[in-house]
Amino acid sequence: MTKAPEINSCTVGIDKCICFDLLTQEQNELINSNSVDVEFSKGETICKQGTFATHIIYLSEGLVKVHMDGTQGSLILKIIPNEHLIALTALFDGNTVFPYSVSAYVRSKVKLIDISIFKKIINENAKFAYEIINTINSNTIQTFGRFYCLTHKQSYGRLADIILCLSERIYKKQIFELLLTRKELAELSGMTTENVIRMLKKFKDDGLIEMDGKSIKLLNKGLLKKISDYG
Amino acid sequence: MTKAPEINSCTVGIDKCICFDLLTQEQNELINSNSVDVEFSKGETICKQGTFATHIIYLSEGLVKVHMDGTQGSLILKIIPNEHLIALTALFDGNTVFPYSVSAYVRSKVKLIDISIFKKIINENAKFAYEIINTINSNTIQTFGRFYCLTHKQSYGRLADIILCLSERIYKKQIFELLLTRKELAELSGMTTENVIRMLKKFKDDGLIEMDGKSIKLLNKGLLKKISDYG
DNA sequence: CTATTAATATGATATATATCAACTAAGTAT
DNA sequence: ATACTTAGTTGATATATATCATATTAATAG
Repeated sequence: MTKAPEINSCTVGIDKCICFDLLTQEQNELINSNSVDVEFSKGETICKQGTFATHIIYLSEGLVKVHMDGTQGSLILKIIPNEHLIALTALFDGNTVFPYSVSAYVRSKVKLIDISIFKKIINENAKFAYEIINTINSNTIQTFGRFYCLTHKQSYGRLADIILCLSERIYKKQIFELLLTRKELAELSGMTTENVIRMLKKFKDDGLIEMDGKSIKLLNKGLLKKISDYG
Repeated sequence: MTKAPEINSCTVGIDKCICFDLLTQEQNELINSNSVDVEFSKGETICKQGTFATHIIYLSEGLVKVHMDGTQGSLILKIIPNEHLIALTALFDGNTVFPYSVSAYVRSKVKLIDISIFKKIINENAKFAYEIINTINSNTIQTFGRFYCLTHKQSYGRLADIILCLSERIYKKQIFELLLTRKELAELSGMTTENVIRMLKKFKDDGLIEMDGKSIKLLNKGLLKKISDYG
């Protein structure tokens, strides 16, 4: 029996991007000669919603958030770890501007690939195009999961969810040094900073996690999962 | 100056699907001989989340909702009118099952296209693949807009938004016969049925809309837009 | 045509979560 | 070292919205 896709609120799949392996040597060179490597420091905007989408972004190193900004504030669509393509959604003829912003959580290295070159190669190399479709869809499904969490779970569930995601998908450890502030954690789980603090304390008091400043250790993953599923 | 993408909570773009025009005659025939036309009546499930994704769905006629179901109930990701491809997100190798369900709001006609044939053609025809990427991305951006609305706007804003969307994108009229029940409208705008009723009444009392049973007429589109933007 | 179920409607109450205020601790700059 | 800003914390209060209860009306079935 195949399992239904997991609904969680975190990030893209764990799989690294493999699409570049499908290019011919010529296409690879074309990409390399039409892209630049740039470093961004913590907090910097890598691309800004509404500006012209002149390039596709590949995150070589770091951790970024993809967010949509509007009159009611900012919504984090997803967070993306290293070795992933980021602004693929901009790859859409009807739309010349980035539909969202990308900001660095930590110092990050990106490769900016000229979008017209990228489009050209897609139009020439169907296997590459297919892999891009795979990536886009995997991303989208993940974001839909986050969509579900943020609209249907209440705060404890959402927070449990984020903690699990960070542990399993980002840091890949049971104990990790949280490089996000409480405020960022709040933004990520869709609630206020004050409530994140209160709820983290509750989790600690209930023996679900151990906490010392920025360090978090999961003590009862099973129960956290349950809270995430039913909270 | 290019405008930033509009944030609204409704549905896919207005553009019809043109991807089939990019097929060779041979590929077109291949699709036709590997697809079936099926009719669904109001309320019926066209495809069910978690079941094997054996086909891509093209909606020839009707109106459907795409929704994700979980322990906390159902989330409508988008609503899709006729002449649009639906289950494209299933087109993803890591995932053999539908990531969401699709249900008919009204009697609908769909063409079910064998997914392996579809994948085969994508892998052969890069222009077609590119157009599919276009469609997927246009859909995704739209759904991100909905994501934003549902998480960041409060109820009046969300309801105003849905009413505007129905008028502008689905019915394309200022006055329309609402074929959704209050309950469905509630599900769509992410609130309870009771509140939809109360809020519609408020809109009516405030002279924003005219209402007679299922018929809705927009009287002050400008103010509705404002409520949607800032509510 | 009546019975039954579903849709619409309205008021009272409950509750999750935001907001506000105030205070401490920890960085950061002068 | 001292001022100053930002992050973390806690408690009191406000509020949007859900929940519950209960009619009323419309639709559907027997």
